[in-house]
Formats: sequence, C-alpha cells, structure tokens
Amino acid sequence: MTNKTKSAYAISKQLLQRLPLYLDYLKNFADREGYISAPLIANAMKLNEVQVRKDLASVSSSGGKPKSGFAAGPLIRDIEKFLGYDNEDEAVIVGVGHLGRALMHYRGFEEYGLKILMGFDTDEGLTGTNIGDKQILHISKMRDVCERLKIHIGIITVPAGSAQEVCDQMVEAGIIAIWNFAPVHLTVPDHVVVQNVNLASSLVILTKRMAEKLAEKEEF
Amino acid sequence: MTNKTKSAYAISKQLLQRLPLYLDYLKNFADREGYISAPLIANAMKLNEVQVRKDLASVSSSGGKPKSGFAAGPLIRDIEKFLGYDNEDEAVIVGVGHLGRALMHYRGFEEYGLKILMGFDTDEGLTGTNIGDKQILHISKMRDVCERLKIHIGIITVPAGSAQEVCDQMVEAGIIAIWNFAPVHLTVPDHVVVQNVNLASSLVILTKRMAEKLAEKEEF
DNA sequence: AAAATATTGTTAAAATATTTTCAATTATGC
DNA sequence: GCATAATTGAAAATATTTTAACAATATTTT
Repeated sequence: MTNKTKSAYAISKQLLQRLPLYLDYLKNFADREGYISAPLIANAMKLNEVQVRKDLASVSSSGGKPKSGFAAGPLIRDIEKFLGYDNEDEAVIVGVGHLGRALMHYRGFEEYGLKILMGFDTDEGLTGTNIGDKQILHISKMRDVCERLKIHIGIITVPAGSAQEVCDQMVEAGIIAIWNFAPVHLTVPDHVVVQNVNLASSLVILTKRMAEKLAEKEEF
Repeated sequence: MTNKTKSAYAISKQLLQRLPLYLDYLKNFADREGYISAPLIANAMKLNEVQVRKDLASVSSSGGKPKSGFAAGPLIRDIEKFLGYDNEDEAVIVGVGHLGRALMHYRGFEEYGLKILMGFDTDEGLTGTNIGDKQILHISKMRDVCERLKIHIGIITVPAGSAQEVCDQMVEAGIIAIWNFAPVHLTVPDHVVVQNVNLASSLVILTKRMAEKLAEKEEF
C-alpha cells in the first residue's frame, strides 16, 4: 500500500502564503553566498521567529547553523523547488477584458512556473488578434485546444455573470485547476480545484484594518 | 472611558474572507424576499454549516428562524454594512502599467466601497492622459493631491523594484492604508497598514492542490 | 582556551479556529 | 391538533496554528 496520499504532512494554506514572501525577501535582501537567520526574516516580515524556522524546516532539508542561520542560496532553491517554480505548467485564459489583458501581458508568472499559452473570448472582434505573442481564439475552440495540448490550468477573467458557464466549459475541456478572478463562487466536480483571487476579500481586510487603526487613534 | 478599542471582538481574517463569498452567493442565488438557510449556503460553499451560522450571527443581528433560515434581504444588507460596502473610501493608484490600467478600468470596486480617483506614474508620456474618466498625473503631484483631498488609501501597481520607494512616498503623502500588488514585502511605519495581493501565493496554492489531486488519482 | 552570545531545532503551552453535539423552536404533513 | 422533520443557537470537544521555553551547538570575544 502506497502512502503518499497526503504528500508528507499536508501543507497548510498559511505556509503556502508565507513562502513566497520569504522567497521574495531572500532574493532581494540576502547575499546568496552568505547566511541569513530566521530572526532576521521574522523581523522583516513581522512574524514570529519560530514560525519562520518551522516553515523553513518544512521545505528545506539543508538545515541551519547555530549562530549563523541558513545558507541563503540553497534555501532559495529549496523554496522555489517546493513551490514548484521550476516545473512549468501551461494555462489558458478566458476573458480578454482589461484584467485578462493585464494578466496576459504580465511576464512575472513564468517565474512562478506558469505559462499562459493563449486567450479565449466570445468577442469576434478579438478573435484572431494577438496580445504580445499570445493568440486570442474564439471560446468555441477552447475544448479542442486544451485537449490536444493537454492543458490542465484555466484562468477565468470574465464578468461574474458568465463565470460559471466558462467554468463548465473548462471542466468539459479537461481543465482540472481553475484560477478564478471573477467575484463569484464556482461549482465544480470533485476532481477540479478552484482557487479564487478574491479582490473583494483583500480590499475588505485592508479597509477594516484601516478603520481599526483610525479607531485606536481616536481613543486618545 | 471609551471601550471601542477592539471594535467588538476583533474580526478574524478568515471571517473577512468568507463574508464576500456568502454575499455573492446570496445576491446571485437567494430570493431576497424569501429565506435562506445556513446548511444551504454551507453546502454550496463546501463549508461547515455551523461555521456559516456563526459567521452570520457575528455580522447580523436579525437572527434566523428555525426550519426556515435567515431572511435573505436583511442578511445581505447586514453583510454589506459590516463589510463597509456602503461607506465609500477614496483611493489613488500608482503605476499605470497593464495591471494598474486594468484596476482603473474595473467598475466593480465601487460596489465594494472603493473609488479610485486618479492614477500617478513617472512616465511623462502618460502624464496628462486619461483612463476612462480618471486623470493620470505625474508622481510628483501625489503628495499635494492626497493631502488636499485627504485620501487615505493607496494602491501600488508598480514593478517590484520601485514598490518600496512608492510606498515611502505614499506614507509621506499621508496614506495610511496600502493595497500592494507588487510581489514584495513593504516596510512601513506602525500607523500604516499594508494588504498584499499576492498572486504568487494564490497561484502556488492552486498548483499545489492540483498536484495533490493528481497524486491521489495515481494511487489507484 | 574559556566564556559569552546568537541561533538552531524540538517540545510544550497557549491561543484560534473549526466541528460536533444537543436542546429549543418552528414549519409541514397527517 | 399532533407527530415529524429541519433548522437555529449555544456549549463542548477537536483540531490547527502560533507562540513560548529551553537544551544543544556553532561562532565570536576575551
């Protein structure tokens, strides 16, 4: 009986959110030849130092040296590997409006291991045009393209109203991971994962925290 | 002595992330005149029903009726009020690249209570132009504008390399809440809050979960 | 070479968040 | 009207995540 079911110990969402931050910090502020300590990172990120140590321990086997910290270079490589930034995934995007366009233009995703191959839209005016080096095709071609190129990741940047419909078409086309930028909850079969980029949540958290700060101030 | 320090009981980030989802669901699927039950919402969101009940109880005082559920209309209003979608905040955006453009075009933020008033950039070519009805000004004007209009929210959509610099300028200009789309950690004084929109994290979570699903499948 | 110090890694405790359990309540069907 | 089923709300139990405590170890200083 194999027992890789829960790939090691199951990775917490929180950890997955912190790792890219560490990575960014390491890349920008650490001397790759030198050492960097958990307290230093923790201080910069306003996190607990044990948290950082634990996180690092869970993705890197190289370990740290007392008094010095962790070797920056190997640590960066380990985090990148863990996050899958080295093995490239291919994706398609549906909805070539302002946001879809912006995402298609953004070069940075390739650094994270995601390559957006092409875009789809219902608008006949867009069909056949290019965004950078990426073709825009009519949505009706999506299924065929995805099946032939074995693309498993779909990005949804259509208006809320058509998101579920696009989602269903993606599932039909064999997509198993959907990155959803539409502010709606998508219903999918069990074998499909959806990750919502919820700008509304993010914005709410910001304004709530701002309000708290302002309230604190008024106290005095 | 006032005692609104911790505005009620301190709101958890998780709750703040779930509320917009409930709201979306309610608006799209609930009959506003009728009733909707926690188990129904929970089922649609793949959440625990008690979780939903607790969340709803913490933002709405109207309460539910056994066997029927919650009155949809009042519930929607309560959530919107709690999330602050009714009182509008004004913001400026710095960095009018593809992403900045996309955000400036997006009408949806006003629904969430955020109005982007104008954009700033260092590019002299953009200065003086408009994006929709919004002016683009040179970054050197930001401080003056923010101070005079008493703008407290800044959105950063510049490349990683200049994000900290822009952030510092915002703080100088009296901004106390920063919505940061650049993939870097920003260092700010204590009175300023930063909310990162971390597309890298989000993407990682998606691809990790996809990988898990694929691994599960291979089990059999 | 010995003492002081900073950092690691581990274990234990505390704090948070989620899920289970269950009595009370209200609509529905007989 | 009375029994049944569904749902609420609150309390208790679990699970998870974060923080604190501490012994072990490597560097630096005296």
